[in-house]
Amino acid sequence: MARASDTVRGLIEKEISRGKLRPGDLIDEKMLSERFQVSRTPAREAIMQLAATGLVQMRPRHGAVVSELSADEAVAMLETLACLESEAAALAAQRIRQEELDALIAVHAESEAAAHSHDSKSYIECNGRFHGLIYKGARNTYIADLIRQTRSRLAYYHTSSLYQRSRVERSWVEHGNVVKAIEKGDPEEAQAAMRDHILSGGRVYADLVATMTHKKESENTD
Amino acid sequence: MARASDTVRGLIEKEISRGKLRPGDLIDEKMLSERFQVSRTPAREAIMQLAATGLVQMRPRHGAVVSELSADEAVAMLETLACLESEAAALAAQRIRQEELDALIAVHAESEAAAHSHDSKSYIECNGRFHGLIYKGARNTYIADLIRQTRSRLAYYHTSSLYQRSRVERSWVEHGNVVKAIEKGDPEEAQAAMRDHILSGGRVYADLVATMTHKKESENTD
DNA sequence: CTTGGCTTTAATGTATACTTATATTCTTTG
DNA sequence: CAAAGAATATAAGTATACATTAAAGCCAAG
Repeated sequence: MARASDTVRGLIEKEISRGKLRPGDLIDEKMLSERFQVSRTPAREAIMQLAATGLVQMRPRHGAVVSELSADEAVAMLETLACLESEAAALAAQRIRQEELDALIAVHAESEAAAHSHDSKSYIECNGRFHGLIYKGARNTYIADLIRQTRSRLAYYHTSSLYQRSRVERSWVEHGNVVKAIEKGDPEEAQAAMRDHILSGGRVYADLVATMTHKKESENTD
Repeated sequence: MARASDTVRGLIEKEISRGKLRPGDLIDEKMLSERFQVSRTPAREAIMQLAATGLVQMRPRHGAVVSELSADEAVAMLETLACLESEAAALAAQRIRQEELDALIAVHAESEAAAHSHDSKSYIECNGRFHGLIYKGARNTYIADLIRQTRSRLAYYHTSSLYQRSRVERSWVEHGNVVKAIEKGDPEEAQAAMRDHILSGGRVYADLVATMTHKKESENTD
């Protein structure tokens, strides 16, 4: 990253994904430039890049805020994410290489301990590698990019599901179904298994909306 | 569009979609600022926004070019487009409202004449409205945005298929299958019909690669 | 006391000046 | 004559100054 604007963009992204900057928070150009010791120009450029991807919203003459999602929008994104992830799984079932499949099975085995001991932190790390291997096996970098883009926009509303004790074990079982289907080389089954995993049988929708209302309440109490 | 950078961004987008700016073409900040009578700042900001969406590529200190696609990337995008469009069709089959369905049927009827007389220009216009109505019926603005984003990036390589005489009639028949499935409220059938339409039974892949090599050759002869 | 309008202020948007890095060209040396 | 290196030029990246607009605060009038 040679340009200051890219550095700043990365830092803002990180702060949003970590929840340090929350939806609705104002992103002031001057504040950014002071915090990161650059002039307003690269700070502003960073904001505009993020606005182009939808992570922040800019209204002319009114500054930028971290994008807030309505329940409808969040559901739409989750629906789309399920579509993309399940397609990636279907592709992976057809295209994954032996060594990638071995790695996938290994990660799944490695995550078993974390799942059974409800160790969310370790499990989340494994989960990231698990899905990453599927994107790689799918041999479609574009769909992987869209998935990452969508996940980053949902992050604030969608993160916490793996912090629920019951979800970790359920997730591991669902992962197992995906692995099985990919191992068989069955794209339809992999697709169905992944869709079920992302939506967790529909419960994730309810979680999402519940989380949104909860977080909105906690904002009011600030 | 209150900001000059938004105006410039729109103009560049239009020039790219119309083929006036072609993949690989350099986008010079100074040239832009002179052509559109603005300073370098908004010109540069326009470029950065487009770079964030992937339509142009910026390499630090080396300026920006309209993104070129390798065959692999183009195939990946088409694959993803098929996934998104077919999902939108499935959703529309479940959610479309009566008046939207009426409009869809009307557009399909209207396009029949254009299809049979091989009037590509009229048909392409109808085609746009047809797909737009499906996005609307799908009640998922996010997936519609991703589709539009993907189409804009594929535009240069993917446009011309409806200028082939045989494709127009085939497209109309495929549209008919989609309409039928949506009318029945059958999401699986709508999904399959739309996937088949986007890929036209696999021929579009071949077309895409052929078009790419052809256009690359014509660039060399400039 | 409240409301409407004006004034001031602060932040966005734009222009331009300045810095830095890269590429090209010219010169020098082998 | 060729190749390598230095110098210059050009364009990207950054900083800052200026313009413009919206928002907030204040004053006056009803």
